[in-house]
Amino acid sequence: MKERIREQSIQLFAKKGFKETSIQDIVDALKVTKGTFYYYFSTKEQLLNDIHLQYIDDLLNKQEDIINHPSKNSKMKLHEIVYMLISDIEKQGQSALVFFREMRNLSEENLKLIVPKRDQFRLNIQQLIEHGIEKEELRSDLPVDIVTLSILGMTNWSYFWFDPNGRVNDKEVSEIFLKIVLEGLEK
Amino acid sequence: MKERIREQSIQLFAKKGFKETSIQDIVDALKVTKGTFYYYFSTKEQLLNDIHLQYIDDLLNKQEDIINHPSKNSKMKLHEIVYMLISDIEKQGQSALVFFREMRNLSEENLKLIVPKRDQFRLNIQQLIEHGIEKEELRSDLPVDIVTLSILGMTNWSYFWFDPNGRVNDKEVSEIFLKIVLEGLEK
Amino acid sequence: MKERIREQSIQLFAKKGFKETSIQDIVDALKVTKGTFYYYFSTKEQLLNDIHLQYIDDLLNKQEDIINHPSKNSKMKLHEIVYMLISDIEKQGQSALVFFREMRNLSEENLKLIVPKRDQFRLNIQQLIEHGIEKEELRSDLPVDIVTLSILGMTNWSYFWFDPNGRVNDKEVSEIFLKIVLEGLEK
Amino acid sequence: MKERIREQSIQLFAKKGFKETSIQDIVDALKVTKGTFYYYFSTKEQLLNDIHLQYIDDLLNKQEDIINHPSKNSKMKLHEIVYMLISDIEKQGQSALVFFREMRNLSEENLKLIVPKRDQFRLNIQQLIEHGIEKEELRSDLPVDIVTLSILGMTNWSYFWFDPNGRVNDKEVSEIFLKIVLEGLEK
DNA sequence: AATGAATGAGCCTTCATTCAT
DNA sequence: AATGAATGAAGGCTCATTCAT
Repeated sequence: MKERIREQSIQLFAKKGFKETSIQDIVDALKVTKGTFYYYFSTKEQLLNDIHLQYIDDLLNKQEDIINHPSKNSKMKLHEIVYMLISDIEKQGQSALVFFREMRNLSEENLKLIVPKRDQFRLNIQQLIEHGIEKEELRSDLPVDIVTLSILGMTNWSYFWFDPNGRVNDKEVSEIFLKIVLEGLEK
Repeated sequence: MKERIREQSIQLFAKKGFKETSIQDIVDALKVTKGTFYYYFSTKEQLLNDIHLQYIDDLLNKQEDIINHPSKNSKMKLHEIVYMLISDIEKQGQSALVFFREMRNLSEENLKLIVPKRDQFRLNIQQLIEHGIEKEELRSDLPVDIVTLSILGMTNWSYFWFDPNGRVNDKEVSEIFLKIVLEGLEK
Repeated sequence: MKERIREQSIQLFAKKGFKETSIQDIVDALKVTKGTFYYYFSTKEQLLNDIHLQYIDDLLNKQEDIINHPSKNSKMKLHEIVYMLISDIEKQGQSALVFFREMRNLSEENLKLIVPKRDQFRLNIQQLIEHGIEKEELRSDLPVDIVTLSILGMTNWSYFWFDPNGRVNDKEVSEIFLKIVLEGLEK
Repeated sequence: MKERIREQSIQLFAKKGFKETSIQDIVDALKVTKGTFYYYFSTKEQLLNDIHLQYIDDLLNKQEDIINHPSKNSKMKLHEIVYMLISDIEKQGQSALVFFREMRNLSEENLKLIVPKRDQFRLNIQQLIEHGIEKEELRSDLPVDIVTLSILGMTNWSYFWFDPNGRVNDKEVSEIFLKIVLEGLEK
């Protein structure tokens, strides 16, 4: 039941927003009552925190699996992370939407746990790029942090427009992204 | 007073969110009373709509000024648009934040006016790139719409992290963005 | 202007109710501003009181004109009063509606002036009937006050349904009423 | 609790009017809180609608019981309906007051259900009179609809003045009404 | 585990009224 | 005579949360 509440809430938060979704909305959708909700979650924010943690933990795990792979170079790993992010939209894009959009509804307390993980995800990419520079796979004349943020901008923004059933699929989008970022648009 | 309410509201909406900001918060900050608010705005959503319109109209104007300039090529114009967006963060970054984040709080009715303008901004960039391809300034083997969205992702996402007083200034950030996008990261 | 405000208010009060009509509604309909309203009336209730007084005074005047006529008998005078009430609906039925329906919005203070006049109107009819009984025009075995109230019920209620442009006109309605009251329905 | 809210509201609506009675007034009188009110009724109008429906349904039921009685003539049935209405004042006169006075506070939507029932009640009386005319119990030279409305005027108006504890009781008032209507006042 | 009645704080909005000009 | 900005109290309604069962 706890899992069902979490899933349903992600759908509703993604569609209507955290504040705009009432506990009543959630329990109505599950055909249970408010008491049930409060049996599993102490507050509404607690639920949001749960969703955030689950999402970022899962993402970090997947990222580390990719990074720790021994026999691949940095460019390949970067490619895989971008693909992982884009392909994730189909499976749990709504979690991502909630993650990006509703973080401000968490208390200071809860943010202390989430923000470092979010930063970790970014820093992992940054290290990957630094590694690529060391190995002379990538150019060295640009500030790595800004480069990282530009790549994350591309991918994160796609949560707002990417349509898994659209003309261009997840694999193609991540390849286009990589081509732009690695090769550039200039002729 | 109408302008003061708008300004103050942008600050608060950016900081706390639209739903999370009460009319009381707004009028308290201005040391007036709720009646005053409703003398100038018929509803809270009306105010949000005002803010959206003002922002996107201003943006479209600036963009068209750049695009209509006769003696510059597509790459230069693209550079100027990106710089315009980044440098804007300092002056009205909070408007942008509100624009991106709170659009879902507008009614169908109001969205009908805003969404086409937002799309127009994107399509203008897309046409610029198509122009650059025709003139053989830019490579032609990537889908232009996705390319456009990737650039917008980069720039729009910077609203969440760019600090005008940080280590790297607006001019530098936009140059880095352009280098990545045009030249690529590969060595 | 004072008169225009009064007229417009009667229309609006009749249509939407006293509480449901705002000062703004009134001044909007007259294309003036709220300041103007408060130049002529000190409060909203003051206006309502004015309307009540004007209506009941006018009614009492008309009634006394009829009653004081020397050469008519009680039945004829009763007939004329009933006709006066019904035909009034066309000219100032909305005032009557407001009078009956909105009296509860007057303060104790103001009621002290209105209620005695309303009672006077009823007592005048009662005396007329008593006169008719004395003159042996009317039967004497029924309590005069109840009889009076039953006639007033008939006429007052017609404010809710009588349509001056309907199948049966004011003259006919008052004749029917008199026939029922005087002759009865029995065959 | 739902029933208690309904009862208390009828008292207050009758005394002060629908618009003039706040939810706060209602819950204060019951020593509960506003939340409780909205647990049972979705809006204030919903409550008013409930009250209307309950009243008119009850009235229609009673009326039909009388009309469907096999062994009585039209005059007797008319008498019983009038008596039913007057005697009802003691038990639920306040409901009647609310019914007559506050109908305009219902939305179009809700009126669609109420108005036909109110009309049905009138038409049932009208048919009763038509029946009486056919059976030659009643005179046939007056328009039946106006006659019906005049009788309803008498009875309905009594809600504004009839005092169950007054000099004349419900039985007597209804007998007086019937005598006037059937026999007339003329000597 | 789950229900459902009840709470209370807070929200958006309305509106009669005031007052300087 | 009339305006228009501003007030402040009150109203209808929402909703996260509590708690006895």
